[in-house]
Amino acid sequence: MKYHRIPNETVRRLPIYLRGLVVLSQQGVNNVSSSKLADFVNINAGQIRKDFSFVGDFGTRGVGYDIDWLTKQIKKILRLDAEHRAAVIGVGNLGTAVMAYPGFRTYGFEIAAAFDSDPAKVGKKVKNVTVEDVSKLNSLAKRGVDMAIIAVPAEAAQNVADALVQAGIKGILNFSPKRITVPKNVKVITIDIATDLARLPYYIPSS
Amino acid sequence: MKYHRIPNETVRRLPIYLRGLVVLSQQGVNNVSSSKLADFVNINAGQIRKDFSFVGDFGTRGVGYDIDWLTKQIKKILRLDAEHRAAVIGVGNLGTAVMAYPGFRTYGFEIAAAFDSDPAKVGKKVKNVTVEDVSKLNSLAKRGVDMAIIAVPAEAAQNVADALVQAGIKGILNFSPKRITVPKNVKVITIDIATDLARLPYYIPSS
DNA sequence: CTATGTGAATTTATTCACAGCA
DNA sequence: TGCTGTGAATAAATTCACATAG
Repeated sequence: MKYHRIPNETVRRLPIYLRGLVVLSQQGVNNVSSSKLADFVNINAGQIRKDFSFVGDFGTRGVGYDIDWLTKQIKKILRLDAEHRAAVIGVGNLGTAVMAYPGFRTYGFEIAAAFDSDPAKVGKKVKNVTVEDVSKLNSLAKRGVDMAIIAVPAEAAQNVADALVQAGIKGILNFSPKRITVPKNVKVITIDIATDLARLPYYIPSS
Repeated sequence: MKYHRIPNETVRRLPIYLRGLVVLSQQGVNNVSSSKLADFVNINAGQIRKDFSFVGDFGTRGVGYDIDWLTKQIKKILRLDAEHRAAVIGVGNLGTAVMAYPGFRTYGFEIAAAFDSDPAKVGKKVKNVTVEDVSKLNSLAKRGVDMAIIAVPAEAAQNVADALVQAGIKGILNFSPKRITVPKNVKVITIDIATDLARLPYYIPSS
């Protein structure tokens, strides 16, 4: 294998492969070819091999990939080999949905803390986590929490982001449509539900 | 303006511009330059002009863009000039969050129906919409609903998708991590929360 | 003189096709 | 022989820089 910069698009796909591999493994399969995996995750086989070629030599020619080994390698690249703790800020419907989301376990995430500004929610337990007041956000780094999920109304998003940066959080998953500004050593990934819905009609053939 | 195929990435950004324009308009501004808008939406000015150049001549050299006019044009391109009705399938936390989401109004969407398979939820009102049984999905097209949002557990996603296709739905926003298969005249946009969170550690500098 | 619109250059990503290893 | 790994070719998207219109 030669040195390669890992393309962003490849990083985006690696978690998809990872989930596919976990599911296959649960089905008792322990070896898979790029074209089998391709069927499974709906990404073409050449693309999969190319993606893997950026990060290592994982397969055996004529045979395919050992699922356990490949899983381990991808986790290492994505830094998912260690457990990660995340905090959810904003325990409304969306925040609660995120806390209940079963899909995180695959990647070794634990929702370790939850915060809200509503006194009626503070102190209550949601999915086994006691909701704390947003003013308590500092302390997160000390507790081994390195990522946060912002699920507050748009108006509050920047303030929450500022507090998170202050608290030493280095990765933010942002559900608010508001652009949030952070220092460049902090990574923000935004999920903007409304804009995704908004481009759907464009692709719907006019009736 | 010359003929151009509209790049997918441009279609992805148009709703972002649109929201920025709506906010600016609410602030009483009625003209904006590409660089002003750039600051506002955090996409560089050249990119914005290039994107617009694919879809029309909207600006005035030396002056900028008329916000009302530009808003109208973008809406037309995205087919957001007509109201769209959407149905939410799965009224759990995520489905409820989607129904309560204020961001859709900007784009002229109305959540006009909600479905769940849980008899305890059927008949209840959620955000002014009465929850119906999933078996009632056929009827959607007749009610002018052309889009659906899948917020059910992964195992149920494909069945729901099949029923939606049967019901004449042409656009699906899918929150389930399961790949869903539909005829190619139906557009699916997937929001995969776990994979987005999963690539965050990659970008976090190792501590 | 300002800010658009757009070719041209560049960068990034995908697809192709096949050499080479088990 | 079967499937990987990867250069080379192609396609897609972004950035640059400037001629041009108001």
